Amino acid sequence: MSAPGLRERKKQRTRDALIKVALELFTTQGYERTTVDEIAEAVEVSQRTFFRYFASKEEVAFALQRIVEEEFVRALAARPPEEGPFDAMRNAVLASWDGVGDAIHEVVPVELYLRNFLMIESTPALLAAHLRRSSEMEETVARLVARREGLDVDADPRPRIAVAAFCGVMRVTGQMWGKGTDRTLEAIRALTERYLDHLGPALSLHWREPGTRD
Amino acid sequence: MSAPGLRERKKQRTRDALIKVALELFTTQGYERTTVDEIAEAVEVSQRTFFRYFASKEEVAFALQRIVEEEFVRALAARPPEEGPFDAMRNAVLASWDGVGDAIHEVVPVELYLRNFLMIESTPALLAAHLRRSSEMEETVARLVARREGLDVDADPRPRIAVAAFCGVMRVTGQMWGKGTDRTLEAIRALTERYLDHLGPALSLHWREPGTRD
DNA sequence: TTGTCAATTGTCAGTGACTGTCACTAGCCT
DNA sequence: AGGCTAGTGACAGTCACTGACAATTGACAA
Repeated sequence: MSAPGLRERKKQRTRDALIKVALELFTTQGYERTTVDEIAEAVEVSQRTFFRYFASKEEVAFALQRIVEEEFVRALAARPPEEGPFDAMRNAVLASWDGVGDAIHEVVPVELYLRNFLMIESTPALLAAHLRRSSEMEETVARLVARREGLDVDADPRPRIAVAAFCGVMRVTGQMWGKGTDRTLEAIRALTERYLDHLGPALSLHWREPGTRD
Repeated sequence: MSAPGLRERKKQRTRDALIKVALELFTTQGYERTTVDEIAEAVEVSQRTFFRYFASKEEVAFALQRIVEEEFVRALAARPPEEGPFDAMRNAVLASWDGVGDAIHEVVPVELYLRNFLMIESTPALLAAHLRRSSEMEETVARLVARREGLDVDADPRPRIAVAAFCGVMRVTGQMWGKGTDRTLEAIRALTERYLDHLGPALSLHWREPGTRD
């Protein structure tokens, strides 16, 4: 268990190096302007080896994102069963924002993760991939929520519907965070809470009179 | 106005032929297994010419989708201002499903459009592109909704939030329609209504007891 | 009608992501 | 020590896409 062997350790080091170098290059020069050859050369492996570690150039850009997503799923699964689905998802997101630092920190500084996230949102090809990954995530989450509530996802559409609405708001949150000026973890945490609070009221018809302002 | 000239007509014919041939090949052999060279050859133009009509192989796969999206935006803009944002979006979707036949029919049979939609949903690369397109669409719709309600999208997050939730549900609808057996326009229309009815209740916490079944 | 202009197209060469193959090297295990 | 095998590099090939330039062909005026 504690002795991974030289071979394993070497692989892990290569993998981490590829991620680190790739993200560094992506965030400084831009994703499109960075070639796989360039990354491979910087780590001193062949291009072919890069593609043995990552199925595509895209995949390496999502290496950190994957960690965060897993963190969220773990957090959701850990929520007490008394919580309704919405509170559970909401609290899981907030909890995973808190835990993100530790989870990422072992590979790269958190700041690089945030820059990486901004890059994903602003690069069309990566945004597309991100959204597809998110939709796979939605499926996972819907199943989790259904299980919590003792429902069958394939017979009852409500879990998927609720999750879709929830994730839609989360996506807007990420977007708005990227557009803003306060690019800190605290900022995105605060936005998450604020936007989710708007979801219920936003469904009602009468926006003009009362209006939860801002 | 009525005389587009030989040059224009020729271009239009080439464009239509490329779309038709491409969709036919995509839906029979699959998107990935169809090369651009193959499409170009079938229409008897050079590969270079294909790329003068479509910026990418993906783009031609979304040619019909674009028409439908425009139809929806038109329908939404045409909704009476008394309708609340949700009713307006809901009715616009339903109306555009009704109008889709006419809009598409001029290029290809509707059945090909439906097959094409299924192909998009089941091809990872196209699904990703589809979701990105959808997110651009969300932005457009959010602005439209905000205008209807006399709000500023950049100051008030509610339009975007509402639209995100709505579009999330619409995406689930499309997905579930694809998984089902009744692949008709009527079926997707019915699903649209049913799923949207679930959105409000799905946000509340108590799913187990009352439960709008199915 | 004819000649000129400009739009459209084909050809060619090149880049970059990705894949299959095969020989080779280096940890691992007995 | 020596065989086994995972991991790697080198090489060739496919496919999407782009820039440059030359050839073609409608459009339109003289």
